[in-house]
Amino acid sequence: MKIRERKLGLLFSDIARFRGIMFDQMLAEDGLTHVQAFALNHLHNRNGLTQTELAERMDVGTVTVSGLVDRLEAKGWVERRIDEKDQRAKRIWLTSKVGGIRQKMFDGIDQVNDVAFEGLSDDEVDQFIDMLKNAKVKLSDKLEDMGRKTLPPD
Amino acid sequence: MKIRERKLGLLFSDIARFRGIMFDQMLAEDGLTHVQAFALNHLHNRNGLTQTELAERMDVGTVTVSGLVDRLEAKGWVERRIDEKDQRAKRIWLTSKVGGIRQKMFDGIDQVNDVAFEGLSDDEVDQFIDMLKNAKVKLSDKLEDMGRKTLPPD
DNA sequence: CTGATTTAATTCGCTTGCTCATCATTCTCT
DNA sequence: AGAGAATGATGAGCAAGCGAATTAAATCAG
Repeated sequence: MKIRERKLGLLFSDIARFRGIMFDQMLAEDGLTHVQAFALNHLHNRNGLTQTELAERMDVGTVTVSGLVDRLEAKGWVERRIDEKDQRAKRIWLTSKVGGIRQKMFDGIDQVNDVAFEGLSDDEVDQFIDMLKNAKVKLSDKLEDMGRKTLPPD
Repeated sequence: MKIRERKLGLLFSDIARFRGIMFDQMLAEDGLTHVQAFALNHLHNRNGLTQTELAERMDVGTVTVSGLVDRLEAKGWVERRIDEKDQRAKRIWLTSKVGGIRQKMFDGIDQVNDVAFEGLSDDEVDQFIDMLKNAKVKLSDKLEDMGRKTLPPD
């Protein structure tokens, strides 16, 4: 039976949106969206990333990061500073404002996950996540193939 | 082990985006996005839906549908006509332009699914989809709870 | 029947994504 | 050293989400 006949529709998209909405509601009082929170988390893991580096870690284009950092900077969560060695690059540094947010973020993630994976055994959760990661890798690879500019053969 | 420690990040969102990008590239020559294509498919299943009805079927707000129909109408895929019995409501009707697109959409969906589910057995695909549908339902229910305006208790 | 509430669609403003184009800087290669 | 290519960030414009507010029409309560 074709997978199509199971009427997936925009199932992945719906789940992503619902997770985002739920998370956003929990962080709304801090004026953070879930995407912004994830960006802060990446920076917490490694502060002072270049915008391009952050974009790679987030699997997103540099243009998107540009806007994202604009908004984070406007609200005082991060600060852009030009790299000393490469005047083109801007490195993003967390400000002191990012302090107690981290635990709150983790709590939020846990709550969203508890809902999304409710009713599954630990093993099932493991399988589920493996299949998701597999799907992402396969799609990512495929897009890279499709996107590669075909060089002139000589 | 907390699910959080498996570093899901924006996995659902990434998969949804990648699927969308892949699909969009295949429909680009027809000037359709994947969301627009899915809307047309809903209308194919039941032509003449009200915008609110379409929004419900797509699990999306009426505002989003409003813009979506604007774009579909501008490109001649659908036509808005006011409901006879309820002058507030507008029903959306497919135009004759929507003809050969359907098969192409199906091919596109199949190709995207082949990539996203590559390497999984039929049983695994079944489990995967069941877990996805479960996640969506659980999240949807939870959001409905959260969103319900707390009535005054008396 | 009239006034209040609900409903359908829209407008506005915001966020996050995309592509294509631009600008400045850096790197590479001869 | 200097020309050309590659790289980092951004701008403009579009699509698709969201919430809050608005308008017009329909329905409900009294």
